[in-house]
Amino acid sequence: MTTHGTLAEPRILPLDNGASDSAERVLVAATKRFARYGYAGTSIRDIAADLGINSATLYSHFPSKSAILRELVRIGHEGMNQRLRAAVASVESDSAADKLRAFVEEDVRIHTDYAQLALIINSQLHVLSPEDAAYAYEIRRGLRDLALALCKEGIANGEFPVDDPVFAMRAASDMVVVIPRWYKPDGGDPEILAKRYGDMAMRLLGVTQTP
Amino acid sequence: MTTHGTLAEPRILPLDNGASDSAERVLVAATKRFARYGYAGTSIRDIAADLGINSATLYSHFPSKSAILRELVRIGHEGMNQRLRAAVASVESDSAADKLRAFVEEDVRIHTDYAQLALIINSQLHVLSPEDAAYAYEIRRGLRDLALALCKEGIANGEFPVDDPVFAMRAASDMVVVIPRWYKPDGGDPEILAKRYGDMAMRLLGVTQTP
Amino acid sequence: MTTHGTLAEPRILPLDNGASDSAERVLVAATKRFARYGYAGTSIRDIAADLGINSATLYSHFPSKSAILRELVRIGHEGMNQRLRAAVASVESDSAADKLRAFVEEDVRIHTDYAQLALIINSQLHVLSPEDAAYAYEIRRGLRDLALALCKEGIANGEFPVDDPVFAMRAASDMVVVIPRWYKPDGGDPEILAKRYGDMAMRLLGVTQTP
Amino acid sequence: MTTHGTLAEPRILPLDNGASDSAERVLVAATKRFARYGYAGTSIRDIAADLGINSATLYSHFPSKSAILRELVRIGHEGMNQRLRAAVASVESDSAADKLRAFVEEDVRIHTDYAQLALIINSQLHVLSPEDAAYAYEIRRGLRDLALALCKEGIANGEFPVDDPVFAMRAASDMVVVIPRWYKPDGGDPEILAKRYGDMAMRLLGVTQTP
DNA sequence: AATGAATGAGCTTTCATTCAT
DNA sequence: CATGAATGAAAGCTCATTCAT
Repeated sequence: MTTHGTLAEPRILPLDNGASDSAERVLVAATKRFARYGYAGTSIRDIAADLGINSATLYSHFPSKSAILRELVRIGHEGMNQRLRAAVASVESDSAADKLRAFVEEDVRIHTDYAQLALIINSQLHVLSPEDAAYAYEIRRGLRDLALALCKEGIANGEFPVDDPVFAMRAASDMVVVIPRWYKPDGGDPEILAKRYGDMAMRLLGVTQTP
Repeated sequence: MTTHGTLAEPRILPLDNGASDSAERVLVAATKRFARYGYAGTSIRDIAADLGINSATLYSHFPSKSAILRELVRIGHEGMNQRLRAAVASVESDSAADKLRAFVEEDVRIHTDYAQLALIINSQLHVLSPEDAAYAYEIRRGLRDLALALCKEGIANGEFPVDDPVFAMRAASDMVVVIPRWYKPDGGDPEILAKRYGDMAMRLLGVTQTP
Repeated sequence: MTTHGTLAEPRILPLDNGASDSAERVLVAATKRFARYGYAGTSIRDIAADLGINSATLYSHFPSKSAILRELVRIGHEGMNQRLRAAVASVESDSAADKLRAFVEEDVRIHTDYAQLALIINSQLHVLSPEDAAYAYEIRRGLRDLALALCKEGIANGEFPVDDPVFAMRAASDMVVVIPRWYKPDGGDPEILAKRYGDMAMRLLGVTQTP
Repeated sequence: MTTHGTLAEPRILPLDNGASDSAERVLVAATKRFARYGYAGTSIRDIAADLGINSATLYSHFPSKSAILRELVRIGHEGMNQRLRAAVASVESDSAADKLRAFVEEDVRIHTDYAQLALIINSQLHVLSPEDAAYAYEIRRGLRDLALALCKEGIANGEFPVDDPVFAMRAASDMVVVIPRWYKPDGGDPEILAKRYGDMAMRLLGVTQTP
């Protein structure tokens, strides 16, 4: 594990990804390239050049180009899964709205903390074989189910007085997904961003807010 | 110009794109591939194979692979620009909220009518040279300015009683952009979708709706 | 037969080449390209573009690209053969030196009058099949034999008091062959050039000149 | 640097060209092909096939096809420049005629020692970009200036009693340039050839020879 | 004659990957 | 671990040529 979070460079990957020092450097370089140019638009030599090493050396750390993407997809989804579930679990209130707000706010943090990784796992899954992508789709389904359950809960509670709260929930998720396209790490406090997206999610769901 | 809109195949490109019959077939095939696999993930031979022609034949219709993308970007942005401006212009009311709603609703239609094209012009601009992309960015800036002006208008009118309507406006646009990722042509009336997104945009902006 | 020798453009091909108007235009355009870029460095589309016509149209006049070269080689060698033999035949004197001088002088005129054609037939024969090139090699052998015979004659006469007149004869021919590389049509009277090369050939052969 | 000059194969390139073993093998193969068929008439696969390697492997040694030609042009001109200047410099006599004779004789050796390379650098410069060719043209201009200066010197000395010694000097150079077209490595002692061309150059310049 | 469109073969170059060193 | 060299496959593109119009 390398020393992260030096002030010089914003964090690119979650800290606890289990990769060795060198492997992690590869993952970081790959993340930047894949996010900007896509998997197909990135060559193994591009990544190596960014690292100042020979492209053959990458094969000391990963068995193939797709294995790098696979690992990024794993890290990204694992982190996302843990963080979103933890965020919901940590809500003490019984209100479904509060839990959904926590869900959305954490989702925003995920998409700002690891914007490039989020971009990749949201747009490059088609490159993986069905088996390799299955893991990611499973996590996504699980998270959708979690959100859905919260929605149902709020509907039963009468917390979401809108036509179709499930629909609104998807829109709330969708608008978060686009954040990495315009977010700049030095463009303001991510916490404020999270709060605002939480507010907006509530408005989408028709929750009257009492600040 | 070929006969479009046969029942067998949903429309992929706007009708009045100015391409010849053969060139349009190329554009349609390219749209499907680029949307699914990205520009870099699509080979000239893939497109040709989809059309059942020799890859060299593509060069009778377009001078290069990037020229195909360039043309799609042009068609997409031109259509988007015209439709969004026309939609706003056709609103008779003086309410900024009504105009923004019309903007969002038309944006939804654009993203459902030409979901694949929208996907491309939203995610593959980085492939174009700065000069070639400039055209697209200019249109985008113009549309952002239009939406911004409407926002300002509504703020002055007191129509948008939320913390940061400009921020909310972006979120409303963002959630529309994601539609092509999940939208299925036969998955329900696009008009209802447009209406719902219009409603949601209003909620994001804090507009009290009187159905 | 087209109208040649307009002041606007220097003559590129001998007048009596037997080609139709259109075919000749093709030959002229091909001569310029082949001379500058070589046969392999010239595409059929290059020639067509120079003529402002479609490349397919060339096939109305010539069955193939190599047929164009073949025809140029034929025209060039036929002209060269006739002119050199006529030049020698027209010498009234019995002196071998006079005849060789006439040979060289005419050779210079050939290489200035049709510099580009000369360049081609001197450097692109390797492209032709052995059978197609045979014609050219035969003419060349015939001319070499003619020069050789004159050499022998002069040797017998004691006109060429140098170590190896045959050797000198080749050098005299060789230096003429290079003329098209630097000759400019407007760079002085070709007749003077011919005279000078005649003089130089005589010096190479050790002929004392009495002006 | 590989072991050169095995008896099996005549030398193709100057020994001290600075290329690695493999790179030199590529250069040698390219020299043979370019000399025979021209740059445009040679494919990268031809060269690779001659070497019994995959065409992609060439790109481990040279970044492009044109880089190979560029390198040959560099090697050829550098060698030519050094040898001709050294030859002139080594003449002890003060006679311009002696120096010019040395120049021509060395030029002959260059064109026999490295006939194929000479052929290339004399006929394929047009393929290079103007910037890449500039280096070659500069050396050529320098050598022309050197020969010109010697000519002027001899004219002042009264050593060259002919109409136009500068003109004769060019003819002497020209006839050397053609040698590679007919020269065969096993066709006689190159030293005798050099001597003969030296003699002929003197005759062209009107220098009375005292054997 | 002339053309645009078509094609199979070929071009230079890049790709991911392997392997001896 | 790291590298330079090697490779088969594939990339974008051009080629000479054909053919229906």
